[in-house]
Amino acid sequence: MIQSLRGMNDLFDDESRRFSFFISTATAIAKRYGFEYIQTPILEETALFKRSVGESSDIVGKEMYRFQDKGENDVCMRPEGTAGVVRAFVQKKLDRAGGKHRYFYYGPMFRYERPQKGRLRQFHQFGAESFGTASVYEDLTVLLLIRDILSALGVGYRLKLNSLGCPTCMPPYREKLVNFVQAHVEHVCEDCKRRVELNPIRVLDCKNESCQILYKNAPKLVSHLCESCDADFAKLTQLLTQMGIAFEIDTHLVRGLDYYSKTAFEFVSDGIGAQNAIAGGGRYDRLVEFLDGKATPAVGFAIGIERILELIQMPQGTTPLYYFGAMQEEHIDTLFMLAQQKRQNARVHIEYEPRSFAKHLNNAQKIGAHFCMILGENEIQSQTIWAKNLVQNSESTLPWDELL
RNA sequence: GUGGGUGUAGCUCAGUCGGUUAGAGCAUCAGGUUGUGGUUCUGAGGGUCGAGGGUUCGAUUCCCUUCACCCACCCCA
Repeated sequence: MIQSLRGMNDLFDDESRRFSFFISTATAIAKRYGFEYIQTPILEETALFKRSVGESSDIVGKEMYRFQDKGENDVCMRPEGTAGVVRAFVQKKLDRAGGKHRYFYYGPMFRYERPQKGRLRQFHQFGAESFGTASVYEDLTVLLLIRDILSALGVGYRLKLNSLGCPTCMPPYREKLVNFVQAHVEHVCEDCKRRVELNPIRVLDCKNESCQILYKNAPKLVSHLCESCDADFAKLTQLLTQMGIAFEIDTHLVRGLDYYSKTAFEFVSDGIGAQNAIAGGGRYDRLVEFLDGKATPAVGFAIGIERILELIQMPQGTTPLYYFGAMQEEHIDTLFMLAQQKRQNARVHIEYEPRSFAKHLNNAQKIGAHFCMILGENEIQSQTIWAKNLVQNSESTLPWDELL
């Protein structure tokens, strides 16, 4: 038997229903916020992710599906969505065109990792990117958009917020942090020793308890922000407070991708395992430049669809299902024609085999039909069909032309 | 990449201290029921006991290897 690849799942039944419900809900809300759908390729040149996500990240370092295509191009299956959208934005020269551009996307992403709860090799993200707006009101808008989506789905969350600073304040801070860790290097775990060399900021979200106790006294980025970053962060938190949106400042919140600056956030949920981030994002004012575009401020986010699938509260009402059955072989044709008409305005199941009256009722009930429609000798004589509402336990006989 | 756990019917799981033909519940199908369903009764189908190798007269059971899934680390949505 051929099986699906490790970490690559099929979506069926309840899961696929939840998936479509998520997409239609998120799409409708994103449009209300002025975002338009964008579709970018799954395969991109490897250099795109090296320059955007960053070589210091594990995603680029060891998790990409990377290969050479038949034209000997070094290509990757996208590990995340932002890089492709920014590439498209620059390629279309929208950076030159100026103005504001807002796009949302959804689709599969690929990371070669060891699967666990909430982590797959092929997973799906819904994301949105806003270009051309430096205002913190846009950061706020993005947060509100996520909040609206999650609450429309009935998904509970906690919002964690941090500021990662900008090219003015981040490098000096990083230096201070490195000095701090190196001063205590004999007390930190092996992973942190490695991180200090590769990507020092990442030590802050180390899960090792003894490291965390130590880092309580580490210099905080929020208290080393430059004037502009500090003012923006203060304004954003003030706006959130004003709007009654609960958040916690997490000075140890670090985004895994190199391109973030200033506002960084994560929506987390309890009870879905160790991988508890259901949405993450922030501002990336420098990324367009990194990808050869004209400097353009931008802010965006991505939601991990699989991670919230089981948290979604599905709406109760379903469109009623009609079961159609005939009692004699020679009436199947007539039954089929009648039932097919009903497909204009209802969900219809047609039974192709003749069955006894009781058997049809039984079958209808088993497949969860609301209505059982049976065609027997009596009905053929009078050009009607017998109809029973299985929920209300009422029945009637309908002329064929009143079926719709 | 590292560590731990689990693989027996479509699903949830028993079981075999190594022994003939591997079980249950649910689900499916047929019948009891030739015009009134849900509850009920009877019966049937469905398994290379994850795969490969070893030990043995004999392995689903013991040993080795491998694969898959789950959970955690790493990392991240």
